[in-house]
Amino acid sequence: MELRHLRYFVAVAEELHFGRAAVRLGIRQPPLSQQIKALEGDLGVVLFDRDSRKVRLTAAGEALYPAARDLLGAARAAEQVTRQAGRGESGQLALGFVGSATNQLLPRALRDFRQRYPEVRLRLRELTTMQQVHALRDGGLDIGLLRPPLPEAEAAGLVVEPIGAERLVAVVPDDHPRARQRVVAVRDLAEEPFVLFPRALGPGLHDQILRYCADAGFTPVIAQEAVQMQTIVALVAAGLGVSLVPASMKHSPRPGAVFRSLSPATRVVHLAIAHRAGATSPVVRNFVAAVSRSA
Amino acid sequence: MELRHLRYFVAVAEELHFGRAAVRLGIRQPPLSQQIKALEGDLGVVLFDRDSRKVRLTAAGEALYPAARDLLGAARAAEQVTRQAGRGESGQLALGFVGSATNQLLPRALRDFRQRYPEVRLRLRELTTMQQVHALRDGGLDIGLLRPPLPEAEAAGLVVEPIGAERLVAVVPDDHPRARQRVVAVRDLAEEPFVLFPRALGPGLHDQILRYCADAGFTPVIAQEAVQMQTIVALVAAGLGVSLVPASMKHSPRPGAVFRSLSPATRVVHLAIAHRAGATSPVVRNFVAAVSRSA
DNA sequence: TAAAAATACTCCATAGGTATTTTAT
DNA sequence: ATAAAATACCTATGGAGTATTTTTA
Repeated sequence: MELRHLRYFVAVAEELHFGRAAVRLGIRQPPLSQQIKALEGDLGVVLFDRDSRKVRLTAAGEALYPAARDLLGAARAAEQVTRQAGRGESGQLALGFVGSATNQLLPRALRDFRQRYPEVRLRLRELTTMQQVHALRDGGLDIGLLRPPLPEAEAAGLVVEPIGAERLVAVVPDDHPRARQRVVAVRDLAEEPFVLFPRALGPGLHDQILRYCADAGFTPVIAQEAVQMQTIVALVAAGLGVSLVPASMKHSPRPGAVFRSLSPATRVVHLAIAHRAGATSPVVRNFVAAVSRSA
Repeated sequence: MELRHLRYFVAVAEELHFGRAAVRLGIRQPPLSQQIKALEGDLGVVLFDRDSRKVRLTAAGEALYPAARDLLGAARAAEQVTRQAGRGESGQLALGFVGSATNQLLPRALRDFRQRYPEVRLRLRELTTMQQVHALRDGGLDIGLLRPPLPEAEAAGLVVEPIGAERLVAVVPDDHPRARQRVVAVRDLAEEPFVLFPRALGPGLHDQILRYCADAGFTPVIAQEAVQMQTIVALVAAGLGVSLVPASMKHSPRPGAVFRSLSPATRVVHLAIAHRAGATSPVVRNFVAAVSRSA
C-alpha cells in the first residue's frame, strides 16, 4: 500500500464517481480504476460496490475512509514539520555564553532570534570559554559565545567567528585613591592585588590581560580568582583588589566598584561565536545570523 | 512522498548505515541511496549527514523520524481495520426480529455471533414482519428475522431464506374447558373469540392461520388485536379469547394461559432470515451463518 | 440507449539491479 | 588501504495514457 492508493481512494470515496475523482486527481479514469483495484487486491477486500450507475462504499471502505484521511493529513503534517526543521524554525539549540556577553549582545540577539523562530527551544548556560569549547566538541552545546583566541589544539573542528570587540577598563573599589581619576594609568595598579579568573577557563582574555600588564612593566599579583565576571566585580567592590574587565561590564554596575578607562589604551578584546565545523544545522545558522544582526 | 520513502527512511534512520538498511529492506544499497535522495529532494531538506564513515540524522531527519514511524504504524493499523471490516469482524449490524423468534433461535444465534465477532456493534429491534420488510428496503435494517411468505411486490430486492419451521399450537385460558384436553380440535374453537395480530403487520402467518381455520370450516371472529406475540398470550391468559401461535411460544409461558397441540396438525409455520439482495456485506453473511449454525 | 466502469493495449517513467567511482579515515 | 556512499548505466515493472467493451438502469 502506498499513499497514492490512499489519495485515490479518498477521492473516489468523496466523489462516489470514478470519472469525477479522476478529474480531481488530474489523471484519467482507467488508471484510477486500476489503482483502486490494486488497492483492493492488496488489502484483500472490496472497497466499493459499483454498478454502472452508482458507486457506494462497502463496510470495508467505510472503515478505511477515516483512517485514510487521517493518514494523508498526518503525512502532510510530517512534511511540514520536516521542512520547518530543515529551515531551522523548530527543534532546539543549546547555547553557551561567557558572563560578559550578557550585557548587550546576548539579550538583543535572543530577542531577535525568539521573535523569528518562536518554535525553537533554547537551552542557555553561562559557561567559561574553555567549558564551552569542550561542550561544543562533545555535542553538549551547539553554539558558544566566548573569548578568542582559542588554543590551536582545542579549536580544531570548530568554526570561530569574531562578532564584537571592546576595550578593557579598570575596576577599582570606589574608596580607592585611583577612583578619583577619570583615567587610570595601568602602571599605577602594579602594586595592587588583582582579582582575575583562572587562566584555564578563558586563556584568550587572561593572556591578553597579562600581556598588557607586562607591556606596562609589571606582572600582576593575583590575590583572588573568580569564575564569573560579575563575581570579579563584586570582589573588587568588597575591597579584595582591582581588576581589568571588558568595557561592556559597565552595564552591570555594582555599588562599591567603579569602572575607569585605562591608559595606555588596551588592545581590543574580542567576543566570538563558535560552533562545530562541518554540516551546520539550520538552527545554528539562524542563530549566527541573529547575532550578526545584533552586533 | 510515498510510504515507500518513509519505510526506507526509517530503516536508514534506525541502522544509520545505508548498506545494512538496504539488506533489512531486501533491496540493494544504490537504489536505497537514490530513494533517500529523492525524498530529500521532495522535502527540500537534507535528512542525513553522511560521510563515507558514518551516517547521522540532521535536525530535519530527527523531526521526520517519529512522524514517519507513526505514519507507518497508522498505515498498518488502517490495513488491519479495513481487512477486519472486510471479513465482517467489525462495524455494526441492525437486526430486526419478530417477537416469536426470541424464544430459541435468536438467543442462540446471538451468543454464537457475539462470541465470534465481539467487535460488531449490534442494534436489535423487535419488529413485525412488514415493519422489517420496509426497514430492510430503506436501509434502516440489515437483517430481518421474519415470517414468510412476503407479498411479491414487497419482497423484490430482498433475499429471504427459510431458517426454521414449527407448527402452530392453540393458546387457551387455563380455566377454559378445552384446557383439560391434551389435544384441541380446532373445530372446537370455532365459536371462541380470537386474539390475533393485525394482518398488515405479518400477512404470511396471519393468512396461514385464517386458511387453517377455513379448512376446518369456520372463520374466526377476531375479538382483539395485539402486535406482540407475548401480548397475545397475555390477553388469552386474561380471558379475552383464544389464539393460535407458533409452538416456540411455549418457551414463553404465562400463568393463566396453556398451550395445547392442535388437530388436525397444522402446516408448518416458517421463520426466515431476510436481507437486501445484491452485494452482501460480510457482517450480514457472518450473521446469516451464525443463524444457520443455530437453527 | 446512455452513462459509467472495466478491459485491452501501449508507452514511458522510474524503482531497482550491476558495475564502478568517489570520499574520508 | 578500506569501508561505505555516490554515481553511471541498464533493465523491467507498473503507472498512466488511448481506444474499446461491458454492464445495467
